[in-house]
Amino acid sequence: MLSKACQYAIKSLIYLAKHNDRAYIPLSEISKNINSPEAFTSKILQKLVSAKMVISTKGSRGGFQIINHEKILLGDIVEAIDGSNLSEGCFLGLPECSCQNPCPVHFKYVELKNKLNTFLFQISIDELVDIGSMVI
Amino acid sequence: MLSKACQYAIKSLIYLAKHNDRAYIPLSEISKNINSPEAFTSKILQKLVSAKMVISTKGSRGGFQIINHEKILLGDIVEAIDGSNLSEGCFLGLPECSCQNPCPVHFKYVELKNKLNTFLFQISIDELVDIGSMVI
DNA sequence: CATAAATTGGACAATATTGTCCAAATAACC
DNA sequence: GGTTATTTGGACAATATTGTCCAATTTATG
Repeated sequence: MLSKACQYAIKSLIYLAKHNDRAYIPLSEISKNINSPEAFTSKILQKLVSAKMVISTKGSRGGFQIINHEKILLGDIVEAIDGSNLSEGCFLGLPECSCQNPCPVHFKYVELKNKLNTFLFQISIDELVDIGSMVI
Repeated sequence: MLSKACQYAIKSLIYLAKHNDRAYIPLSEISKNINSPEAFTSKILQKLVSAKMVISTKGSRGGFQIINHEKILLGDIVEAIDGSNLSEGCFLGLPECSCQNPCPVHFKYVELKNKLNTFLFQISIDELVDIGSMVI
């Protein structure tokens, strides 16, 4: 359902939020702990930096730090990484589909999209820090 | 959300169901009407044939015909085409995620997956034939 | 039986996503 | 000031998805 890139982004942010008491955290540590390819994760962190969810500094003792953890929602991350929001558009891909001119699944899909949007835009990274036995 | 292949598959099946009174319907007519690339749609129809949702005959007056329209659910189509069911697996891609060992979003995601499964496995092609002003 | 209209299947091409490598820039520290 | 530990950015590679082309086969029909 989610792209790999988004999964790595969310895991990175959870890891950063969990270790936010410490100073900058290097890429190598993040990717080791969330079990992701390092160079690819680097690209993803760059996107999170330009989305202002994360700040970074180069050099020794450099790395990444999450900012505004309480305000970062899953949906924001998906939009920042994929450029769209998972629940956008028609289920069948019809560009002209709308409530006025619905495709056959339009109204049932609208309901589903509402649930999806609730899921994506009510869960913040902050909330996830203490949940789950999973080691991230 | 859905792959292009699945979108073409569902549209093809809706088109076939709408014209099920007539005999075999050729690929050219289907792809023209659902506005899909013909050769690619051909591959997809082949998969629907091996999934026994559609029968086909070669040669003049040949084409495709949907069978058991009332029994074909959206989820079945997605499984036949993509080989998996959209709601499978962990949101974050963790293979060891489960209710016993949940990832941070596990329980909220389970709820969403239930809605998705309801959407996918309660809607049959049959139901969609008369719904929607959209021309398919 | 020849021709036309169709599916089938294999090989290939284009594009998107995922992933890797490396040089350059930068910051801390001895 | 040199060395080490980092991010950044660009080019490239691998894989998956989407899409195309064409020859072979099959069926109906005149």
